[in-house]
Amino acid sequence: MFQLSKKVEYGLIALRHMAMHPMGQVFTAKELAREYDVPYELLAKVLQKLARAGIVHSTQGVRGGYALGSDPRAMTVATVIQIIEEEKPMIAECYVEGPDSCSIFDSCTIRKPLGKVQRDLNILFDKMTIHQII
Amino acid sequence: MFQLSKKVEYGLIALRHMAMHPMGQVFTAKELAREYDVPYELLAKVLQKLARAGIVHSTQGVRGGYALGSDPRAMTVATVIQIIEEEKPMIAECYVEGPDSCSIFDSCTIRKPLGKVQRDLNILFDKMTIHQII
DNA sequence: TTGAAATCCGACTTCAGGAGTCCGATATTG
DNA sequence: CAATATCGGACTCCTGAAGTCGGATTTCAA
Ligand code: SF4
Ligand code: SF4
Repeated sequence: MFQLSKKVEYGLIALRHMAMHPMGQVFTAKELAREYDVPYELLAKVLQKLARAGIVHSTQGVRGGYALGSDPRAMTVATVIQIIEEEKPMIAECYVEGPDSCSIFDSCTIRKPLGKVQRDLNILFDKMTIHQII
Repeated sequence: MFQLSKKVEYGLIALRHMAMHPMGQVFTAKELAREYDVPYELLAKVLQKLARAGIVHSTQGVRGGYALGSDPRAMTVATVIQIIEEEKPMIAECYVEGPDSCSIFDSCTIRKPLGKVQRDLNILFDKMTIHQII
């Protein structure tokens, strides 16, 4: 409960790895996977999503791989999660799926109070950058 | 992802309901379930756990039910979660299940940095009480 | 004393989503 | 052309959340 997914963890590890090396250096998914004992196919997918979002740059073919696409200091954990999970970390189902998703939406008395927790949570993830986890 | 479970939500709703009435007043699981359109059996289990932990008081038999067992101002969301889920809200698997639970524990480079997030998360849930969600 | 009303407890089913795998297509270099 | 990389989708496997069921126990009141 309340754990972030393996995909996110793998993504953060990979990003951190790139951030520790000179900007622009290229790493293949395979070598990253071997380095950290992470399943290759899974990590590859994560990197593909990050590439589509533009925070890493990908080059195909021989001598290809992934390189950091932007400044690690401006790269927040919140954005990384949102890209990989395709949604922000939300504390309640109805916040992301809408009123119809929860059967007790109308009679729920904690939805509004939880908004404050959600807000603090956003701040928490927004203020942490990739650079900070080095 | 990152949503708190229905059990926790139901528990919070029930506790809030009791906290809004004079201390010591008794409510049956059935009437609470009807009031908020929550599955009776599920809510009952949650209340039983809360009772075993002592934060609500239960009386069996006719005219029985549940009553608040302690001050809502001293009752934090963190404790409620811990009682219902039988564990604190942890951001990483290895934090709750130990080193052997994660196959990449040894090569993981984000475990320590995530500790700071975990700490902030604890504070977040610790400082919110049942009384505050009224 | 008996029955209704309530908690109590465990086992069970159902289902969605996370984790991981596989295969074929595409692009790039030498 | 061949080797090496990303790309993208479909697929399986399995855990855990959510909900259900049946029966035992306790208590009160008629
Ligand atoms: S409505 Fe209340 S219970 Fe349903 S998801 Fe939103 S917060 Fe949770
Ligand atoms: S070791 Fe790293 S990856 Fe494995 S659970 Fe702990 S934090 Fe997540």
